[in-house]
Amino acid sequence: MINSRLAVAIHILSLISMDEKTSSEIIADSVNTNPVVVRRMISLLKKADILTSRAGVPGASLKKDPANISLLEVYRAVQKQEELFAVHENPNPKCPVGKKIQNALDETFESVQRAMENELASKSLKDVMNHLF
Amino acid sequence: MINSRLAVAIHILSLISMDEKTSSEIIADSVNTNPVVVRRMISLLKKADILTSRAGVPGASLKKDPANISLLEVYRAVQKQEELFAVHENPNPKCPVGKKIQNALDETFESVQRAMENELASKSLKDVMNHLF
DNA sequence: TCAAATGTAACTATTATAGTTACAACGGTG
DNA sequence: CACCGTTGTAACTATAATAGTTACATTTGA
Repeated sequence: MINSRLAVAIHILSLISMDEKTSSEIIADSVNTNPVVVRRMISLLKKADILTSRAGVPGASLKKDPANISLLEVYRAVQKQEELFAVHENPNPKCPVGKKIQNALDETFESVQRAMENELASKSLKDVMNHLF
Repeated sequence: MINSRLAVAIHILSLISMDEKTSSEIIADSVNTNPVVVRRMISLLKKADILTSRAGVPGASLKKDPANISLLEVYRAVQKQEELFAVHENPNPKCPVGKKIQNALDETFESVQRAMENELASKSLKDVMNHLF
């Protein structure tokens, strides 16, 4: 299972899109987490050019319309790991299977990851928010 | 990132399909892990009706041709969690967003997961093994 | 009958993730 | 223009998932 960061990021972005003055404390209260966790997430979303925020000023502002923020860009903003599936480290190169398994899996997993990412790309923050009301 | 179980399971199944007498110790040596980890995985694959094995008898036997073993069934065999994405626990029900976010995300994440699973379903163990030679 | 293997429980180790504490820096408001 | 509330971030701790290990009862083929 993939971590809950995409879920939390979407929650944060939804609140901000409704009220750009929502502080990290209020957001944390809605998400049920710590304000620092929210601020860290906002920092990642900022690096990804999804929103802006300034020290000392409560809240944050989306840089784009929710309809133009795809879940894929949010996902990539908050996800360290590029790869969807982990592979096992150091398979035995003396075994013909161990020697080539990582390459074989890379090719296979890539298309699966692409399928998932295409679906994420097809959905926007607005699409999710439409389910909120 | 999803754990390495699918990768390890495919590695194990590849070795078994090439030689059904391969012991958990030899498999572990190729994967670079502990024989018990391999036996646990084999136990899961057995429960999923993908292979058979017997106490005291080295190796295991596939119950189907590699071309008829989809990566989705392997994935489901070794993966405890049904859900692809985690959601954050106990969002605040007093907040209109917190109250409905999980439902909204469930609907959204479901189609993404389905896209990934469809791609896994379209690939067989044999497809992966074709990359090994 | 016995050496070698599996099956599994119980424990430990490792790592990713999330949560927390602390505090410097910033800025709008009175 | 000082102050209070806020952000930004570092550093640390806690938690949980995963993998690795030890130990041993059970099975079986030679």
